[in-house]
Amino acid sequence: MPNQRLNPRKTPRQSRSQATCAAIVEAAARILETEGSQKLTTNHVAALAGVSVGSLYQYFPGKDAILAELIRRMRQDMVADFEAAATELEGRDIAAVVDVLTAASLRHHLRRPALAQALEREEAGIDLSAETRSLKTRMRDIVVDALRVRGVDRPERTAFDLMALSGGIAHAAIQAGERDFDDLHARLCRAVKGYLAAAA
Amino acid sequence: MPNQRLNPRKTPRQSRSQATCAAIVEAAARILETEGSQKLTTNHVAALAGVSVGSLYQYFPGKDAILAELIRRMRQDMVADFEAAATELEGRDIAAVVDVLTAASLRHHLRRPALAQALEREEAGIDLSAETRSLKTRMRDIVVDALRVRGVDRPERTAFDLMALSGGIAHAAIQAGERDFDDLHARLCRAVKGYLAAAA
Amino acid sequence: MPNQRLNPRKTPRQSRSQATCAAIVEAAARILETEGSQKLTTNHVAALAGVSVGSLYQYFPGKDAILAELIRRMRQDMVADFEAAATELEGRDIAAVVDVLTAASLRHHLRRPALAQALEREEAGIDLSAETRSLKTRMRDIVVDALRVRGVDRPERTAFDLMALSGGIAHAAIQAGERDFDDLHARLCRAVKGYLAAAA
Amino acid sequence: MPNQRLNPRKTPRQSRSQATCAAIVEAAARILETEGSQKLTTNHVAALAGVSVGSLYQYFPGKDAILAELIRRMRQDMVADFEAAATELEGRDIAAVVDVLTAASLRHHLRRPALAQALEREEAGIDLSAETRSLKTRMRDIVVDALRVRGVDRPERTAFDLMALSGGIAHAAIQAGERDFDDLHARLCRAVKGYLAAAA
DNA sequence: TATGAATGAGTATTCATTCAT
DNA sequence: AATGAATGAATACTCATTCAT
Repeated sequence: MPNQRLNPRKTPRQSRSQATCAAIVEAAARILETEGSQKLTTNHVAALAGVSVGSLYQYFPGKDAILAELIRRMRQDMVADFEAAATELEGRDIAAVVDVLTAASLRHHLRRPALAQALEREEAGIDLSAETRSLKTRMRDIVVDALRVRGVDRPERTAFDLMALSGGIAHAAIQAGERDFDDLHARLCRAVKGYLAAAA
Repeated sequence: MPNQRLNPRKTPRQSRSQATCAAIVEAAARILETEGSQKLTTNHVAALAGVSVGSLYQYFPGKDAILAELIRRMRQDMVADFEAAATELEGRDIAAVVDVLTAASLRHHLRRPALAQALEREEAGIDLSAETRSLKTRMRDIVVDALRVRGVDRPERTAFDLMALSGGIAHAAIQAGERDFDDLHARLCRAVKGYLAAAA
Repeated sequence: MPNQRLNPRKTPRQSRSQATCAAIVEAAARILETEGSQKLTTNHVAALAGVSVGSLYQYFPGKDAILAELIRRMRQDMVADFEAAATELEGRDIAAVVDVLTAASLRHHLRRPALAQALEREEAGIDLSAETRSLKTRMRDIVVDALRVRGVDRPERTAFDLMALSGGIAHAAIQAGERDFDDLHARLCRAVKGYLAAAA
Repeated sequence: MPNQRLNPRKTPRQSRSQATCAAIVEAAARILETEGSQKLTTNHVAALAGVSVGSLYQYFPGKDAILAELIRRMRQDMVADFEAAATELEGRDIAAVVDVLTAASLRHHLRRPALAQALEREEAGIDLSAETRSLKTRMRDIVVDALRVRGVDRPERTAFDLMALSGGIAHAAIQAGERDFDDLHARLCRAVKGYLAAAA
């Protein structure tokens, strides 16, 4: 049974409401990025968003719901990126697939590195909404399909490993403060292609 | 200036004190493993360790110090494993190095998977003691040296990437509930060797 | 000085306004009956009444005013019932008076038992409007007069006691879930008549 | 299933703890007596008790638990009084029973009238502990037995009515500010004896 | 040294009320 | 007149830390 206290309370139609809601989410993101998750308190989020606590609770049933929303958006963006990449890749070979998908993965991690990191840490601690879980499934399926179509053996497990490798490199790079996209991308491609070659 | 409040208060010589200290640390570990970090409260740790809160504060200046000690021990164990592996590897080729070091890395993650995961999450949130930081450096150096000695190009960056790949696979595997050491080890070796082959 | 914040803001002449006002009062009544006084919030009342909070505040200066109005209406109904009974009783003997007035009292309590109970509880917590207080006085006077006219000794105190006995039986019966009007009425009459006989 | 959050957290053995616990309960009683139930907040209780909120929560899991404890004590005292009365009454006639039990009931209500009133109001709003419920049962049984032994017809229902009559008189008297025990007792006895006589 | 009672700042959350639209 | 978004004071409750015994 999905936790109702993780879904937003209302999806505001009026522009004033939308602005409030967006301000809350963005404030939460900034706090996670710059102050850490222990400073993510409802009062602090509201203050940084320039809103009253009361307003925060109009839109979110609790602190975790804001976190859940942030994660949902992150996953949603990522799925959109992956889907765009998959479409673009139709008819191209496996090397192109690796180039494009690893690029998408890295881009995602490097856009707001501290935020991506923080959200990944928090993701383990709350039970996600059904929607967010389905987004994760869809993301994996995109990779699996891209591999299967190109005749890669054991596509599920391979997809799992490729995403794990990407995540590992991205995680370590962010932690170490590396931000050179091209360099990281080259190294990540090398690892993934090496893995695929060894598997064959 | 390293945070003094992260070091244990006294290094107890008497066995009773040592036992108390160990009980506290182990209680904290068990809570992280089975109840999650939000349940890691000083009162709860003390109760599970069978001591009073007062005693806990005799040995540790605060909650984070317990966490820091847990992390220090984890890193210490890991360094010991790596050092043993490095010694054992003297005179053997790069393939053996990869086999043995990835095995050590995986073993570390799978011994108490939930704990390893939790500690990695917490590591980001507290500033570590100088000692712990030096342990992390030493671990990296062991790998760097093992690579350099065998003529691997750009040993620092390669070591960094290899550890990142290991960490990524281990992390994803634990998250997904995979516990088959041999299978994981084979896949990880494949990725690492593929990476090294591609680099050459 | 009576609390101005307990009187309705305007006595609406237009039928639409009257309907809105009635809807608010009835919504509050239903909440008290079925959800308890802690769920009696202005937002909830407004929602159940099908109006906005803003409108609610057009008609009532605050939450307590709604409660006060509910109490006033209850007392008003009761006075009307008692006055009708008193008129009907002209020329009849004391036994008839007891029969009819106890019946009126019980009917009042049993019409909406949960509501009557809740309002009696709330009555203690807010200071009533002058009008409501005068309604309570009038009710008592009706009983006092009915007794005095028929030569009952110490009519004030006797009226007080008779109403207390009625209230006690009604309260206990509702609490215990008894709803058999005739049975309760018989027992209550017995108590009251016994009291009067003993007084003589 | 009884609500665990209504039972005290620990029954303190040390005298310091006992004093703290007693201070909390007494402070809550005084607030109910003099300020009303809406002022019964945990912070306020703690402040009046001269204790920190933290201490309050050491002994009680929440606000309602304090209320529940207050009610339990009231019922406990009442049962003790009734039991003493019942013992004292052995071998005496029904008139003595009425005299003594009504006296006990009135004494209970008049000892701290505002408190008794407030607790009775609150009793409806929380689900009592099993112990408190059994106290109420026992109280009723004492009266039932006293009546049955003396050959009163339908002892259960009669006991119910007699207690309802007592409660009604006591309630109304307190509300009206009457404190003359003897006068009230005489009137209450008259009502009860009248009821019993009419029943025969 | 060990204990655990006491502390109180800090956090989540609600709800009566206002006011711009 | 009506709406409902916004407000923020008030409230329940937790938990790291201290200190008298």
